[in-house]
Amino acid sequence: MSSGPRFRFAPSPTGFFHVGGARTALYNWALAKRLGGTFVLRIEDTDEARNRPEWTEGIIDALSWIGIEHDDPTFEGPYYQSHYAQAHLAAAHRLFEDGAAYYCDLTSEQIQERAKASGANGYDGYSRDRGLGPAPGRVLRFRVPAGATTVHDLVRGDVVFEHTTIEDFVLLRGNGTPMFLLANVVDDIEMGITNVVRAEEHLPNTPKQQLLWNALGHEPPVWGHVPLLVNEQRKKLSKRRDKVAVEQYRSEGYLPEAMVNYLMTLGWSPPGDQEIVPWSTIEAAFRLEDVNHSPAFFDIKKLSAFNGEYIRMLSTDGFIEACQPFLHSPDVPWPADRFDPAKFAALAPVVQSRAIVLSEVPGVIDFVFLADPHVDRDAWEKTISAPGAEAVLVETTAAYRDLRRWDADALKETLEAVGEKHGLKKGKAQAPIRVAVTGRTVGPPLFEALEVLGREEVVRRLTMVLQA
RNA sequence: GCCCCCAUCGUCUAGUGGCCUAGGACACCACCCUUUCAAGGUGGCGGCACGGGUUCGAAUCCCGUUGGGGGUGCCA
Repeated sequence: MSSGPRFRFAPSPTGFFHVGGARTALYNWALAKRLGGTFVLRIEDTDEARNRPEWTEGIIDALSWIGIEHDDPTFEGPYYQSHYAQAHLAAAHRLFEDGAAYYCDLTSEQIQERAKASGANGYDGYSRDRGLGPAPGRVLRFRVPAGATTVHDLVRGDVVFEHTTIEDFVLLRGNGTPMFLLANVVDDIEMGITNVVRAEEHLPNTPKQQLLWNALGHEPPVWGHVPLLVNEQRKKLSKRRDKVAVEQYRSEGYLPEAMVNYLMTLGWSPPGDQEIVPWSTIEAAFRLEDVNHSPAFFDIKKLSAFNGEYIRMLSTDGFIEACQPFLHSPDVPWPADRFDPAKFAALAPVVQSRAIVLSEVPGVIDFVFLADPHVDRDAWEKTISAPGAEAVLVETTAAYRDLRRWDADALKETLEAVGEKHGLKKGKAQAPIRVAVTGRTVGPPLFEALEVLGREEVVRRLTMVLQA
């Protein structure tokens, strides 16, 4: 075990990786790196997860996508709670032996009835002094002592919990299996965890855990409860209602650097007046003490703006590289054998300057690789019925057929000359050509596209549309 | 019900008692540029939840109110 602080990140596998989890992971990672510590990945061990190893793989894969690398020397894990199952039971036994915990045979129904009758909240400590031993059906409860617990939280400061508000909570179920709370603490102790950075929802459980740490003879870790990520209704992000899967953003063509940078501006802001900053800056500056206390809205619009900026920061080659998965996916609109990397490369700069997410790229340049792009009927009627449009189309087609130099400048001059003859402004003049060749009224700069398509194909499409 | 947390433009934030007539970013609007659509440039709209204190001075400290969220299981 290496020296230095050990940060625990404990996602529960649910088939996808939550953006909120991603941010918490990033916080842990930044701190572990900056403080020369270790990032310990402990996967929550649920029945469902045990039967689906791919869920765990998914988490590791998503972590690696956001730059938290499994083979980094500061990365340790993944661990499962079940690796420590014996330790959970041993700890529970010790607590019982020490008198810090006791058995109780009340069912939840009985507890509810008692609470109702007395008007108190929850469990009233009925079995505290009944001297019950372990037996099937009996739960082991922690004997919460008198007094109060202060949680020292790096994000929030000191939070005091009166013990009168904490009931004697269950450590072992009636069937003898340990509860999450106990397993959690025992695992952290076994793994030598010194720092726990997690979402704020865990704050109310923290005094219980701290009590357990102490009862087990250890100093509790340094806590940091970070604010929740919420939706526009200000509710905790949920799988049902909200788009929360990191994997989904990845497959839509968000760049990991943009995602990471955006996530880090939620609840925290980099020093200086720039919020678009490289990870190295973040890692060097991130402190839990500077994290906000209030929940933050995960705004896809702003994420998209970040992504656009990151796309524009790429070199042309880098952009082409990043587009590859989207150009060769099975969902691509053109027949695979018609794709031409050279043509894509030629158009890449004009595509790069306007892309928000990479998944939109195929739809922007599909007409280049389609045998016959679908021409929207309404758009065509509207465009060609404009005054002078048909004449421009006919004359431009003729001019393009014999054009000496086939390049964007010449194509532009030619069309504009024809347009001017018919009293059309630049934008108006190119509309019929654009629709005839690309099938749409909007798209990448026209003349660059025509140049890439080539004379033969352009003239073919123009002629075809004229005949229809 | 009980416990805990939170409160600056629509959103994310800067702000740690005077530098605040509250700064930036996203979104929105206008204009410029322009080859459609973007990108880029310039400008605009817009906020300290409310009420009491403390102080020469409060977005900043204290108390309360209101509002929001989270937790409270033999779930994790």
